[in-house]
Amino acid sequence: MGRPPCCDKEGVKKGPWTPEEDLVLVSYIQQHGPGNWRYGFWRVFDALGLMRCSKSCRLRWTNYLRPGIKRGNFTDQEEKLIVHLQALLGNRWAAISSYLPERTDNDIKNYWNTHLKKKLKKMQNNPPHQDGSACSNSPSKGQWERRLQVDIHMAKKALTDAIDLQAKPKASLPAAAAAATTYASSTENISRLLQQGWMKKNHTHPSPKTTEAISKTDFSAMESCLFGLDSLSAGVSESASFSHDEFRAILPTSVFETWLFEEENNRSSPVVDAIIN
DNA sequence: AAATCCCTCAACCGCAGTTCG
DNA sequence: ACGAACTGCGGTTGAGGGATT
Repeated sequence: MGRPPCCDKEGVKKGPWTPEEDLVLVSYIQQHGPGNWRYGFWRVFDALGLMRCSKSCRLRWTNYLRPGIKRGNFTDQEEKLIVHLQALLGNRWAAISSYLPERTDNDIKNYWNTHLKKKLKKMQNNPPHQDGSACSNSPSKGQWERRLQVDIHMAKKALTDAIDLQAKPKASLPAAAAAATTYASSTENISRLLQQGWMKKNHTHPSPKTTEAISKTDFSAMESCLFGLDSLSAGVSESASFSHDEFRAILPTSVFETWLFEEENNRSSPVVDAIIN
């Protein structure tokens, strides 16, 4: 099924990149720009003696070498944003990473799989309580509404922030700030040394996966989602009785399904718990 | 100190969609 | 119009290193 991957070509090197290979790659990108993967990567890299396929090169650049990537621990704020965006968008890591321009989709995906998923599961199994009282399996209507309001509020905040972030794209990453960023040690010097030259060459800081990657569809989906959340919030406040179909109509599928599942199981929202605590 | 287990994350794989000659 | 190459994405793997026994 499908054509064979480019990396099947004989003599292609696989596995971890060496600093020397990184240097060759970064030098090439400095000369030709990061968008030129299409034009003869094989020819160029065969000539340079870098036996990596274009796919591997692109991945290495986007996930590791490109300037402006922040490595190291995720902040609480980033963590919360990821949790909410994951609830809203599902496992669309590329879309999620659009709202955290300094993190790669791979990083976010890894962080989700290794940390957040476990954390949320733990919270689900052992839900923390604000007042230390035992958790009722059947929260009262009032409790449920309060939880839903908090959920809606936090989702709205995440959306507003994300939309705001698109409306006011982040300023170019100053070299000083970039230098303060924690990079993986193996490529730290390469990235840093090349960053200045890179920025001079390109006038502005490149953000290959930020605003451009946020499609119009995503943006309008988020805006309509925000509208939906407003309606939902108003509905809950007035104790209006939304039918499942009405909820389905105004909420993104992932949020609706989460809500439905939790409601059917008389369960609190792990997302809410994660935020509260 | 050695063996084993567990976790992290860079890199790979496979697929679908897009672009180009 | 067509096929090959490129691009982007999400899922998965496995080497390396730290923690535990």
